[in-house]
Amino acid sequence: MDKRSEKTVNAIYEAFAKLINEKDYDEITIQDLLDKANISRSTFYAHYKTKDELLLSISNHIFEHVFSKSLQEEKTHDFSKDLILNYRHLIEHIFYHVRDEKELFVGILSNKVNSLFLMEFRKHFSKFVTSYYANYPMINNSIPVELRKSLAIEDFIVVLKYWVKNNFKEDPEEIAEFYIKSAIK
Amino acid sequence: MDKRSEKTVNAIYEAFAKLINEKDYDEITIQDLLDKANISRSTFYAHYKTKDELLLSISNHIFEHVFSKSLQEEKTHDFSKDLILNYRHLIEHIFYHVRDEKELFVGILSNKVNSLFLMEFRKHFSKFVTSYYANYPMINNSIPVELRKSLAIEDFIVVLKYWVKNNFKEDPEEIAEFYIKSAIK
DNA sequence: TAATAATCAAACAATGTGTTTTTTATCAAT
DNA sequence: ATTGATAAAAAACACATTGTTTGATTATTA
Repeated sequence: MDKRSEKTVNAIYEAFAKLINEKDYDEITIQDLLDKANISRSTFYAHYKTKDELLLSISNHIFEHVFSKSLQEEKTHDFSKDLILNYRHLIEHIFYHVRDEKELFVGILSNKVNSLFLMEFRKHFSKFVTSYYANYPMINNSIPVELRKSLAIEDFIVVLKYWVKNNFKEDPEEIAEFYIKSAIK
Repeated sequence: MDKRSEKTVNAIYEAFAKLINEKDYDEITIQDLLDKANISRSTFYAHYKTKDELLLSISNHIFEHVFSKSLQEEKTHDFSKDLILNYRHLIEHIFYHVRDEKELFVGILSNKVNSLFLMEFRKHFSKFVTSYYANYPMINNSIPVELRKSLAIEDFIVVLKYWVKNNFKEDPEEIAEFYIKSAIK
């Protein structure tokens, strides 16, 4: 990748991170980004077609970090044995990585409009939930699996938001414990 | 209220209901509303300052229906006795009213951007959750009450979305059962 | 160094928002 | 039924933002 492109993309990412901690996503204009990143209009559009495309790019860039190691270990995560224990480790892992990306998580999750970001998050996270429930013993539970999965995903986001709102007060282990206790049944 | 105003407001509400079932909230322009409602630009702005203000107005109009009777019965809903049973009735009640407002719930909840609507919904629903947990015996549960409340609210929305997505396949009693079973601990 | 690729600056059309003004129609109260 | 008040319509407007295009300039790669 061309050094100039790299520099531009970084500038845009950083500008976005600052702006999303200042104002609502909706209220951020392309012009705001250009000013903060100190680039020209045509340069921005050489990289991204829309603001949403930028957000998706940033989201997936984050999620590479947050889910990468966890994903790599997915094969070694043998959910068929020691189901809860392995799942707990995975969840702890994710919370650790989330904390590394504080600035963006705080900015985006404190935001009014975060649907695109959360849509991407759900996509990534649902893989784990699916493979978890593929091994979960479905005893005496009349709730449809699809609904249970949605609940498991959404509950994670709730716990995540709680953590962010409380300024990462709890340790990743502790917050993972909250999630496991409340969402996994 | 002036008959002319009433007519206009109804026309705008109906136009919105149709449009939200056609396209994303973001993509709906004021012009779309004017065309569909057959009113003039200045008329719209005489009633609402922004599109968001319209959405809030519509949301609260719906929630009056959905929560009204439930709210009226709030005092008679003695959560201190027969906690679960009373709560179940309340939840069933709400689901019944939601079904009466099908068109808007389908349109808005199938939508990518529904944060404003859901924010209002949370506001209304959290009252019940709060008074529920005010009476709930807090035994052997290390999860913070605030987090538990958020989970209870968000889980309701998950179940609601599930119901909407499945075209209201289940009866209100059945879907309420799903909610109680999965969210109340 | 020469070819390539990215940036910049500036101007532009297109779209949407929100305001204003004037004229016309409807309503509510007497 | 008349009248005074209120709402709607129509049209034009300033303004902000988006996304595109141009040509000149600068940095990079090989």
